[in-house]
Amino acid sequence: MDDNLDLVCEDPGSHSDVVEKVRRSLPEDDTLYELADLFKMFGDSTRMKIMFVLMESEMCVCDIAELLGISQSAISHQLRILKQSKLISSRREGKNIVCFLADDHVRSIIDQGLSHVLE
Amino acid sequence: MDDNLDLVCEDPGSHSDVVEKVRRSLPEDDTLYELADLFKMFGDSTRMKIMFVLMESEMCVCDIAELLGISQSAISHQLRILKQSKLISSRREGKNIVCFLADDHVRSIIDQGLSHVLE
DNA sequence: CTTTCATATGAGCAAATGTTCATGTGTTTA
DNA sequence: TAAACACATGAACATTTGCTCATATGAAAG
Repeated sequence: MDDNLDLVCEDPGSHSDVVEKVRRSLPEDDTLYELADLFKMFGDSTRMKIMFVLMESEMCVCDIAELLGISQSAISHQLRILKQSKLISSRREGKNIVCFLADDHVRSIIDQGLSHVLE
Repeated sequence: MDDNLDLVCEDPGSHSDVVEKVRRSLPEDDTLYELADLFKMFGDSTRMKIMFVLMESEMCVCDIAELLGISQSAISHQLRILKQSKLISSRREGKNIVCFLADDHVRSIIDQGLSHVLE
């Protein structure tokens, strides 16, 4: 018989110990959601391009749009999202809004991704 | 007057030089899409949880589902996606399919994300 | 060989996402 | 002050995404 309360896979043995141990090692749910939300920012090619551009130089919205060949509106929507995630900041400079990376983690995260993609 | 061919923002000066320089520094489009697709894998909390679990220990599908309290079907669908992205591999072991991280970059990418999230 | 357990998979659906289009806000310049 | 420019934003729409439900596959145990 099998009176294992924490019945897993019908397996008679070792599994549940490991499962319990791993369960306790997991981060808080909040942390997991925050993490996923963070990576979501890097998971869209438009946002990715914006961040790549800003890794090279701060730049106004209009230049970003022109450089990437994406509509000003689309860029602006994405910038809003990136700002909400604290990845990008901006300042006004005359008529322009100059955007720049707000966090050095952006660079290290993208670099880690690149080293995976480039074999 | 303004005979700047690469007219940007109506700006009379320095912008376009920088824009051109940055444009040349951008990765290939293919690379950008691959990168975004990679990060997309980390941008869902279910997949995030799966990877966290597998960072601690390899584990069969059924245990992962049980541990996370997510349906076997949902886990299985996500595992398929993660395998396509070469982030996870698996081997058969009797009745079970044991899953494990296929790439050490997973750890470093998640760690970079964590250090952002945890201030 | 039939059943059972572990996993995979397709269809269907609801929610989230990203774009465009039209228009609003704010700043500079004529 | 009016026009022009830079940017933001809301609504509408098409796509993508992730889940559930039902069912298929495949190994193992009886």
